[in-house]
Amino acid sequence: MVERTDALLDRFTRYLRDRRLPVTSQRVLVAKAVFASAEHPSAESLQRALGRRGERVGTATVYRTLDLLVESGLVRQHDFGDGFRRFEPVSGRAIHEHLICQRCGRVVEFTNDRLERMLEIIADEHTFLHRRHRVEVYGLCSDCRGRDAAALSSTVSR
Amino acid sequence: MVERTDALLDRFTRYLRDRRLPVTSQRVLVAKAVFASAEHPSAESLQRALGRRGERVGTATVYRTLDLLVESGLVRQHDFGDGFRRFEPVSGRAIHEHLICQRCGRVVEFTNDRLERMLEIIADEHTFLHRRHRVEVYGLCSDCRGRDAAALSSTVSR
DNA sequence: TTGCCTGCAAAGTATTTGCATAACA
DNA sequence: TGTTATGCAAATACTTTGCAGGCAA
Repeated sequence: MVERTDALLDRFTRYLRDRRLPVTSQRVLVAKAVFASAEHPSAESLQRALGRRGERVGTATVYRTLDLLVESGLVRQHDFGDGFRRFEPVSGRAIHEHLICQRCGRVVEFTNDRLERMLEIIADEHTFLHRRHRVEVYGLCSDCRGRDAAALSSTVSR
Repeated sequence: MVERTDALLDRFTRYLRDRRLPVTSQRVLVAKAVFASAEHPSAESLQRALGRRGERVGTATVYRTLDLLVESGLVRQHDFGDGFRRFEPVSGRAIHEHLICQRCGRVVEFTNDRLERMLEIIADEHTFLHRRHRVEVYGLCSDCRGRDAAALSSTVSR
């Protein structure tokens, strides 16, 4: 976990140095916060997480650093439709997509090679150069599914 | 084209009546505008389209009507990452996904049954109840791909 | 008539930008 | 020392909300 964070941080500082950009303490802090997060944090949640540890970083800086991280390819950007962006370190893991519970907001990841290949072929068939894609499945997770079924059986109609 | 619009409008007015909601002229205007659009209009483009025809509808009403249309299931909502929502009538067509050109913004639709089925199976494997999904492939359309290749060959490096 | 709708303007939310100051290389 | 970053606050862009007056059923 920590080694993954360190490795990614290393790649980020190298990315900055390569283009003569200063490696500031704020950039390192924000990068660390994203790399260490297991969830899919928002800009605000990252800033709050830092604040809780007594590390004060301005909002604009958080956003600007996240842009850099996305540009560097070390962080993926998502929009699950809650009105704000979410971020996620690429880490060494395979490309994966998301299942999103519309009830509790839980996000579960899944990988499927056949799916990935299929999308590249589809792009090709439409003379598109495939660069990236986004697959999101919305529904109910098992917990919420059970809760809904229970609520349903306690009522006669509707 | 017009018949499709009429059929959808009919379903929308029925939807409203079913829940005792007034069928106002503004609602009909907004609904017609969405149903008749071939593209993936935004709230603002719909309002402007109406304005051009001399039909003045308030911004809030446009948004409120679009919400109703989405709720009714007659309109699909998208977020292609340009900072605003886009809308699209479901019409009678099959479910389809989108290829989005990152250069010119062109959106091409495609359908693929195998893909649709695969996503339902994946949801099931993760004990999720599949409700809907979104698949977006980002890349370059053939036109922009050609333009990029031309630009590349006219320069030696970079 | 009654309840829901409409338009306006103000508020809200996430994100971006301008600018004086501060930190990195 | 010269860039480039930072933080603050103001600006932005889309969308939502509050409210007084106006229609649909």
